[in-house]
Amino acid sequence: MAKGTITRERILDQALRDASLVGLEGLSLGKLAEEVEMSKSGIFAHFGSKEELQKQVLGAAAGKFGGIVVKPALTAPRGLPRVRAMFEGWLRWERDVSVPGGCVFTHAAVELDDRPGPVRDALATWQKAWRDMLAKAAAIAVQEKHFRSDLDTQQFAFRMFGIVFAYYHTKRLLDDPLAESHARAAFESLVGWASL
Amino acid sequence: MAKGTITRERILDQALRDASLVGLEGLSLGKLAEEVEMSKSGIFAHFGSKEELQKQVLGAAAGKFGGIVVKPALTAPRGLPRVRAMFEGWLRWERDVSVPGGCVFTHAAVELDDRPGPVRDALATWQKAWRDMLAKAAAIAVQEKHFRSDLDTQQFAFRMFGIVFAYYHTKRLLDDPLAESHARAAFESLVGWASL
DNA sequence: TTGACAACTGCACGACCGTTCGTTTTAATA
DNA sequence: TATTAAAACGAACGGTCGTGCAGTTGTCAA
Repeated sequence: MAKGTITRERILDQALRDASLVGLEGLSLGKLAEEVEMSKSGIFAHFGSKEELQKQVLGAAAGKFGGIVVKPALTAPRGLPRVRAMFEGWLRWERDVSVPGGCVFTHAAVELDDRPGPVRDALATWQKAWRDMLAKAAAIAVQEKHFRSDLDTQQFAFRMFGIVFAYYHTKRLLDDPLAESHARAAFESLVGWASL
Repeated sequence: MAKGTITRERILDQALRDASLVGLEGLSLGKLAEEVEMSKSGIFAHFGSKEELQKQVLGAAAGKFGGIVVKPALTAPRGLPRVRAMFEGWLRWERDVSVPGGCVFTHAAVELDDRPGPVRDALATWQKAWRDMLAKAAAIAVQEKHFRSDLDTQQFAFRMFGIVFAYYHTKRLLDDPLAESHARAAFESLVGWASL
C-alpha cells in the first residue's frame, strides 16, 4: 500500500473519532493536524477541501458500519435471527471505539438535515440504504414465516430506528443506565408485534 | 415593559430560530446582529457571554414548548386523552414557526451529549422533566384504567421518545412524506400495547 | 428641563478558521 | 546511486469568531 494511502487512512480514523464527538461541521483541520501530528496543509492536501474530508469521513464510517454491523448480520440465518443480529450490531456500533462520541450518522443527520449539499445527500443515501436493508430483512422474515404476512416492513424499520434513537438519547444525554434494557425490551415488543 | 426586555426577547426569538437550524454551537453573534439589525456588541451586552445566550435560548424554547405542548395537554382530560394530546402537541411543536429547523432540543441533545457544562446540564434537566411528564401522564392513564396496571411507564416514555425521534429523522433528513403516518401508526400501536 | 442611568454603538483585540502556494523532504524507480 | 514524482511542510492570506471597553445615544424620573 502506498504511503499516502496509509496516512490518509490514519487521518480519516482520527477524523471519524472527532466527528462522532463534535460532528462533521465541528471538524477542524488545525485540531486534526495536532492529533495526527502533521501540518494543517499536509492534511488539506489529501482532500482538497473540508467538504471532501467530510464526505470521506462518512464513507469511512460506512465502511466500519459495514464491518461491524452489516457483514456479521448477513452471516446470520435468514429471517428473525438476522433481524436480531442487525439490532445487536447496531447497539454494538454505538459503543464501538472507532466512534467514541456515538453514532456519527445520528450526529450528522441532525446537523445536516437543514443544510443542502453533497454531504447531506451522501448521508441521506447511506441512511436510506440501511433503512431499506432493515425492511428487506423484515421481508425475508415474513418469507420464512417468522413474521406475519401482512407486516408493513417500512413501518417495522421506522420503529427500529426509533428504538435506537431513543437508546442513543437516553444513554448519552440523560446518562440513564437503564437505556439498554429499555431498548431491548422495546425491541422484543416490536418483534412480538411483527410476529402475530 | 422595559425597552431592554423587549429587545432581549426579539433577540431570543431570532436566536431560537437560528438554533433550530444550526444548533446552539452554530449560533453566531455576528449573524444574529445582522438579523435583528443591531451591533454585535449590543447583543453581547444583553447576555455577557455566548454560553449565557445559549442557556437563555434553551429557556425561551422551553417557554414556547410549554405554551404549545404542555399547557394544552394539561387542559385535556386525565388519562389517555391527555397522553394523546401530548403526542399531538409534540408533532405540532416540530412544525412550529418558532423553530423552522425542527425541535431545538433534539438538535441540542445530539450536539451537547459529549460537551459537559452548564448548557448541557440545563438541557438534560428539561429533557428529563418532559420524559417524566410523559411517564406521569401514562401513570395517570393507568389510574383511570385506560392503561393496564402493570405498565412500565418509563418504558412507555422511552418508546414515545423513539417514535418522535424517528419521525424527526424520517421527515427531515430522508424527506419521506410518510413520516407522519408512520409516526401515528407507531403511536397507536404503542397505545394498544399499553392498554392490554 | 435637567440629570442619571440603561441601552446601544464602533473599534480593536487575539485566536482560530479553511485555503493557497512555493519550498523542502521523503520514497519509489530506473 | 541518480532521477523523478509524491508527500509533507511553513508561512501567509482574508475572514469570522467571541470578547472587551470607551464613548454615544436614548429614555424616563425628578
